[in-house]
Amino acid sequence: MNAKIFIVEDEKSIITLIKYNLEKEGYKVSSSENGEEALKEIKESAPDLVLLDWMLPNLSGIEICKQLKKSAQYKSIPIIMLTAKGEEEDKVRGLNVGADDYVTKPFSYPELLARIEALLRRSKPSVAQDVISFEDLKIDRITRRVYRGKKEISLGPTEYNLLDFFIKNPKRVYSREQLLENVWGNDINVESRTVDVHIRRLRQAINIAGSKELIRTVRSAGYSLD
Amino acid sequence: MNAKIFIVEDEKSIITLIKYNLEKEGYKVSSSENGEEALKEIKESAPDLVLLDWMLPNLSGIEICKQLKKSAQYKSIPIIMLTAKGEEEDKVRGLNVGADDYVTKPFSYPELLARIEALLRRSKPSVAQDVISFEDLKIDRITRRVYRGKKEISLGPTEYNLLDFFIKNPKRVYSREQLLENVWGNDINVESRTVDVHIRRLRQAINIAGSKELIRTVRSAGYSLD
DNA sequence: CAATAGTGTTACAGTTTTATTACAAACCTA
DNA sequence: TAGGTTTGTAATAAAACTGTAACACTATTG
Repeated sequence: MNAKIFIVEDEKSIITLIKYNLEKEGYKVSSSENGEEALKEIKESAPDLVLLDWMLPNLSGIEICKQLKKSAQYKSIPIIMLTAKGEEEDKVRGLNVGADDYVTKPFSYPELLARIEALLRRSKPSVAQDVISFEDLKIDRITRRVYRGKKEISLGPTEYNLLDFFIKNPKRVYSREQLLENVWGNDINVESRTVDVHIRRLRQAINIAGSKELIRTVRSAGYSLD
Repeated sequence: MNAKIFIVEDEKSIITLIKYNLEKEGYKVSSSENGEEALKEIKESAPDLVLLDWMLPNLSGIEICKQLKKSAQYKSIPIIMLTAKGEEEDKVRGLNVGADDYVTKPFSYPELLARIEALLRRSKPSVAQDVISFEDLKIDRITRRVYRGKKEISLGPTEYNLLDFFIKNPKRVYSREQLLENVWGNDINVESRTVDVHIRRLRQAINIAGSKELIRTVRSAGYSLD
């Protein structure tokens, strides 16, 4: 369901940063700091997209890119090259190694995300899904409307975000802290009991007369869409 | 039915950007980063319009343009030249070479789209829709008139553009930023709250006595024609 | 069963977001 | 260039949403 992204980058801090952010977005992220290993792991795990550092200790990024694009089986995996500023930028563009896009370090995270999403939308439309359903609940991200069965439901921003988050991983239980981090944002300072109130509001909104309860309370653990 | 557009441009990021936007518009988009390949592909795929970068690694844009305009078979394909700022002189030459229009980089997306549509309307009237309707709202791009039911409505330029943009993707929610980017142009510097005011003006204009509200406010997300 | 810990519910004050209005500057157009 | 339009902004009003605290309720445990 969610796209798998593989990062090849020798700077640990960058991996940590990107990984953390992308996982928050719902992507599954794997990584390698070593070029040779990376190629093997990519072939094994078949990610939906690869972020590839230009400069690598063993096998250079360009080499990995070439190898992948040479193989009929893997050449469809989109590759975004991470290049340092001023690092033979023109050369990178000139050499036709087959990368699908480039991002220059230092890059802004929104920019990276935008490019990732653009590529995924092209190559794997199912991951950037516009309409997601769970049971008889449907959420349309384009029109930003929510339906229970045929009936439209009106949600406030927070309840909408909450549901949007839940529906990405149905049945999974999230703690209040996880919900705060993923729905509110981890920098914000909000009481964890506040989650209860919004859960209540969401429940109230999506439970139309006589319909099944969709949000499960897991005592001392959290909530899930279930 | 939908027009096919071919982009020749060596900067991947520009291709990605234009392609993404044009596809959203309903166009079929192909591209090439290489001048020689491009010419071959254009002849093969017979697009309805070509976007041609002035500066290209191998075969220059001007050369491709010449070649196409020389051929009886292909000279009817409209060509828009993309020229970098400061290549003013080249513009004239571009036109002499037979390009049908030119756009200076960095260009605003609405401007590019407007020119594309203008050319397509001229060369292939069937592809660029002249009259679009949504519910009882009708917009005629040729006469630049707007109707609600039978009644004609008078709109200022910005309100007209806003409606014209909304009606292309009805029901879809756009953030203020997206509207600014697509209606005003992304280079311009305007407060995002200004959108509210123009939404209000548009609403006021199209809501004639006792008619349904057509513009939906989506709190913390934006607006949609709906 | 009583004590305790965890969750549900409610009301409300404060905050954020959107609507509306007025106005001066910029822009046309005759 | 005069006179009407159009534009963007800022100020204010109105509406919607949010977080908290207090209290009610339910499950768990010894």
